Amino acid sequence: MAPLLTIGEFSRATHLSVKALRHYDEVGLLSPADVDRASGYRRYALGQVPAAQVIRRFRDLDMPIDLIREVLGAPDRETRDRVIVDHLARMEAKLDQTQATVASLRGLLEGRSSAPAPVEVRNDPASLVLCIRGRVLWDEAEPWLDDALRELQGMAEAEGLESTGPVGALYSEEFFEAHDGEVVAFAPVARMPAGAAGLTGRVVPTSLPGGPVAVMVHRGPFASIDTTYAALGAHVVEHGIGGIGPIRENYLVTADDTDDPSALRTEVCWPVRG
Amino acid sequence: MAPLLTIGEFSRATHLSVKALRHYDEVGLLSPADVDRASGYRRYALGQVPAAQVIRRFRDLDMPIDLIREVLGAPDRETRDRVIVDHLARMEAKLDQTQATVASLRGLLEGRSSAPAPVEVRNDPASLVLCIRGRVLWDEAEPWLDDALRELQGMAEAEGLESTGPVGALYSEEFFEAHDGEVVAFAPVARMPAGAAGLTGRVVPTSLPGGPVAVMVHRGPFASIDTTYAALGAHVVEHGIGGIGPIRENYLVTADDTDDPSALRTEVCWPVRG
DNA sequence: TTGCTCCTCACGTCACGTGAGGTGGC
DNA sequence: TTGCTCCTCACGTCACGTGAGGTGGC
Repeated sequence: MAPLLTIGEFSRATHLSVKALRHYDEVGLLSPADVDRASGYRRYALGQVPAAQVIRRFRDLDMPIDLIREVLGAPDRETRDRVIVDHLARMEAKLDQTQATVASLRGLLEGRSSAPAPVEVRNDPASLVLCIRGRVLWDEAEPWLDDALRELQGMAEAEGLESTGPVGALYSEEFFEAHDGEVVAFAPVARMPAGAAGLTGRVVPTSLPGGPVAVMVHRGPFASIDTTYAALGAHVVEHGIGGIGPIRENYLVTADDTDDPSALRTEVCWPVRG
Repeated sequence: MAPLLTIGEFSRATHLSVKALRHYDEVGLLSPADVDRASGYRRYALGQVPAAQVIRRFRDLDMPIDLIREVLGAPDRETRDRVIVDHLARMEAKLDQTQATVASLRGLLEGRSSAPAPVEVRNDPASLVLCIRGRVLWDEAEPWLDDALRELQGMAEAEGLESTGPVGALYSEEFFEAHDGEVVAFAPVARMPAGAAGLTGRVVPTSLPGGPVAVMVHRGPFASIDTTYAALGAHVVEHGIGGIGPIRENYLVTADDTDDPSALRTEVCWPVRG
């Protein structure tokens, strides 16, 4: 008969703490092979060691317990691998973002903060665009936007629609405040498409309203764009000209255009009162 | 007079949620410039925007609020920069570790799990070593060990002590279970140093006890060493030969010897009953 | 007056960690 | 019999998020 391990032995074999093991039992993630009726002593089977290893590995990567449960309980290998690959993709995206933030902080520490960019107030005209709307989580905004802009540009090209300006996006206040809200990716075009037949479900032609905006150009990667928002927001408040409506970003120089992050240019347009 | 912002305006300017701002007020991290006596309304000054930016940046990097408070309240620039640089170093170490774990998981997914290494039981003799003891946190073990081993090797060389085997470390059970416990880094030497005068405070000569151990060689990076621990632990339990005492790792092939992570070799020695 | 914004509790979340107080097994 | 290991509550931690229920300002 295969020997059963006490919780302490199992803890030593798997490098999971006793407290964590009891927690995994309680939430039904990893229950001992046997529990003594009288004493309540947990007994683990040797065969449970690999599952415990998997749990530890994924917890090291901050995978939530619910997701790990899905992985362990997946009906087939494909389902399981999809859950894992999704999580790894999220992890890697977060790694990239963290590295960018670290780099930008190192920059701040070395005193490379340049003079603030100037603020311009102008009156933007309304414009025809192809757009994709979506409710987007803050953390998933970059990949969502990349996808959407690529799709829009492909569609404009396929329809033979001439571009009339840089692609961009509108961000609702809800998106900034609750980190979960509507985002509209758009590509300005010279005319409406001939028929709606060629457009896929989520691409719609529309007209974006114009109006007065305060504009500041952000130079560099997105990781540091909050400084531009802060400077622009301060300017708007200071002059008492705050308006309403979504904030617009125009992507003047994108990662498609250059490999040098410091060459990136994003126009941030903050609606103001006329 | 500089205008004061409501919490909503300040939230929009800084991209910090209203709930987060109230929380920062409560814990004294960022208090509004003014609070209306009657209504309790919080009013923030424009000049508080940069501090809020700093807070958001560091929270994005998971810096705990207590540390951020230290940064904001540092008496001078050096103190402040030291706190920040320390945290960035921890972040970067964690990034490296996460990347290694991701890579090892990708490996597992691609089915590159090789046949398990064989377990050997042998009787190790006692040995003379130079060692450094320390109470070490799990997450800080790798840099601590790197430092300690480098110091030991430098010391052995300076004292003209011939090496008699690979460097290694002993890990207490407490270290594995509570993720915070004693670790002893050591370098085997042919003889004791002539006088203790040349040794710095934390390096001490000692004799490590020998005895029967079950041994398995781990091939590859440390990120996946838990699989070796699991296999070795299972073997020991299965044969009912579990002994007591610290687990010993001997670093046969280290990152100093090769640039290929898959060429790394670590001997894991698990004490057993004679 | 109508919304909108703001307020304060109080409680929930997530994955455990920290004791207290007590019992079982060799 | 003595330690050691194990048990179950109950509560704490961290950084907020989620309502409920109510009030202030334009």
